[in-house]
Amino acid sequence: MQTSDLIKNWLEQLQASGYRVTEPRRAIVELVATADHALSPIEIYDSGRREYPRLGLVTVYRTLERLEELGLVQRVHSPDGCHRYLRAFEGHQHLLICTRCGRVEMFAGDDLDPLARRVEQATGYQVEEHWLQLFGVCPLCHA
Amino acid sequence: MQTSDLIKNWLEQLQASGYRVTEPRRAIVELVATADHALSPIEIYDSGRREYPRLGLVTVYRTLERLEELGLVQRVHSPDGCHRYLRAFEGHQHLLICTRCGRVEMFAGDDLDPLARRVEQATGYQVEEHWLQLFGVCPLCHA
DNA sequence: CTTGTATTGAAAATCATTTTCAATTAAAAT
DNA sequence: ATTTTAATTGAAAATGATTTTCAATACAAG
Ligand SMILES: [Mn+2]
Ligand SMILES: [Mn+2]
Ligand SMILES: [Zn+2]
Ligand SMILES: [Zn+2]
Repeated sequence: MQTSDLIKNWLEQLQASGYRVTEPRRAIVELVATADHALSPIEIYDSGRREYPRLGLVTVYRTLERLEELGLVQRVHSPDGCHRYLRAFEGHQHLLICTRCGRVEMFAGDDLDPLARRVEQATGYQVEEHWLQLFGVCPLCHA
Repeated sequence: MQTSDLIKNWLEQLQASGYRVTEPRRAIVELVATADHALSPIEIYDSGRREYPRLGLVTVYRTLERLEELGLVQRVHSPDGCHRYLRAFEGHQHLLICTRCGRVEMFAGDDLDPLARRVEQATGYQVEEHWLQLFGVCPLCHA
């Protein structure tokens, strides 16, 4: 899908879910849908204001909340506790984050189900969710 | 090891590393070394003040920093971004956290190396670290 | 175009964490 | 035991991320 189509698609999904398509939301969606790395709310705010100067940081937070609800973006947890937001990809995916530049790659194919089942057996817990992130250095940062 | 020995051991390790053994540190170590679930700084502060009423929250943060440096406690990352602290166990361990009551279990035996190597091949990244947490409901919370 | 309501953003509030700094205290040196 | 000295402490203020409040605004339905 073209990025322009992706943007249009996200806006349609917002509308189809009963939300309104507004200028600030347009600016935020444009940024997040086309970004190649995970963005922090402040980054989105700063870049977004170039497109739509009256944008408020509160609206950034609120819009990201909506987009997360709709499964269009996913939260990236940083070791320091802050959050970044990234376009959600299809299927079951996890993240590989460059500790130098913040670039993010997705990967699939982890099969944690056997592990989860073994842990359930051992502990009596009912495992509901798992959280897996890899950290490393991207090829571009090897120089 | 008995819990009293564990406490003594931690205090000795602090001293051996050139740190002083103080009343506030004693109170914090007592709590964290014997806790059965991950504690937040505020929880440690509140409980700690019963033992040593002049305890300051700043000291809780600073002491946890020291204990983490020494490898005695480990940080637990919550979905909301806040941190809790838990006695560090031996060897390569991961966490299973009860989403209801906060109880924490450790588990070992994940073999993520094949996955990490496959992802390295696919992306060109050099994987340095992984971060795995399971979330679920503990047996006691099934009622 | 009018209307009703979702949405917005400025400002203030909240919450976790860090910094500053003068007073205190543990432990090494007398 | 007393002195000395640097590490440690905690109150208060600063910081940074996120949330709440609320009156003004703008989308989209009619
Ligand atoms: Mn997975
Ligand atoms: Mn592991
Ligand atoms: Zn990089
Ligand atoms: Zn539980």
